[in-house]
Amino acid sequence: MRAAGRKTVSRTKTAQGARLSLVPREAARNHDRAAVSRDVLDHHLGYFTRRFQVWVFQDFIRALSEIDIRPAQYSVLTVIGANPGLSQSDISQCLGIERARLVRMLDRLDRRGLTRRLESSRDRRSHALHLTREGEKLLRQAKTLAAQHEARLADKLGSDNHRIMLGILRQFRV
Amino acid sequence: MRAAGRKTVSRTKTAQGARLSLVPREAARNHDRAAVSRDVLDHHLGYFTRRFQVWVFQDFIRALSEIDIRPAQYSVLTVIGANPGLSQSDISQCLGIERARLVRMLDRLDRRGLTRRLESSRDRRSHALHLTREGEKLLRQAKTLAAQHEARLADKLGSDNHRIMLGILRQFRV
DNA sequence: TATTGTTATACTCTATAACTATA
DNA sequence: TATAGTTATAGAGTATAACAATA
Repeated sequence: MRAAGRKTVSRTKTAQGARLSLVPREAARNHDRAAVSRDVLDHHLGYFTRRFQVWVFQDFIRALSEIDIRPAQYSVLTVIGANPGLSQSDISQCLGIERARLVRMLDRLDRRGLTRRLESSRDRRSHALHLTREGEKLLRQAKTLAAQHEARLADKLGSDNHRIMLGILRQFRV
Repeated sequence: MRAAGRKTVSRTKTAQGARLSLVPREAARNHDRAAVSRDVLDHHLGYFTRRFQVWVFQDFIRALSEIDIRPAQYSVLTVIGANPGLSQSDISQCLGIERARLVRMLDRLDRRGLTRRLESSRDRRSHALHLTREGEKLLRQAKTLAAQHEARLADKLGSDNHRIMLGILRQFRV
């Protein structure tokens, strides 16, 4: 196509200091923009992990948008559903969500009629968290939708890769 | 109020059918808290990816704290360093950072004397982004620290797993 | 003294919309 | 009309500190 960009590109690769005023934005015009980042951040697992995680969450959010449940909410509902009676501190520790953050999240879930904070008869400081009937029903829908999302993810990633990553990350313990 | 807990607890893992009022948070007390989440979210790659990514970023931030560079800043500096003259839109697209977000980030980097927005002689709407001398120097330090972080990550993950994940995620294109 | 839930604050990041000056 | 940079706003998430009630 255009001949002009070639020098610029080779310049940037070799890190030679060509003059800005003479060869200004040619690089930008001719680059496959995605390739720019690929070159330079290629060894950085954190970078790829972040971009991957953002994609996964966006897909998850879309998948569960019809019931308006976000990833953090899903994890909280799931854990409460499987372990009714846990306290907020328990949830906080096992999911790595700040205690302070959980308060507002549970306020919201309570208001939506999905969860309840019952008194703990054993420690009057803490609450025993439960799902309401409606919360259980919604969680079942959520799990169905989440499974569809997971299938799409496995498809996009390749099911082998999906399995491999699960294996690696599951044993990665914070 | 206290009566409300009746059947709920019997659904827990240990499922001794204990009454909430009598043996209320026993589950929480006896659980390995981390194990609670592992059980229920076991098939969800997004969950593990998120927790992993948080760990990696925390380690990265700690690793570069002495030069006060965060992950997003690092990626921007790196890409500009390798491709001087790119516009803000270019960076925005290739790194997936919002145009609006980039403005304030570059304001800050400019104020710190690390980057400069030069005029583009080809499109007077856009800027040609460059590192200052000081920016290049800081980027070199950043890369050294980032490499140390990466080595620690490979060590924590196992170098085989590190390589495998890089391979999988690098080919995962948004 | 330490912990639980809570309130509050601040900062990062994401997602928009709208404005200006250019193209 | 569309795009580049900018401003503004709103919400999620993260990180703290502090406080009252309770352990």
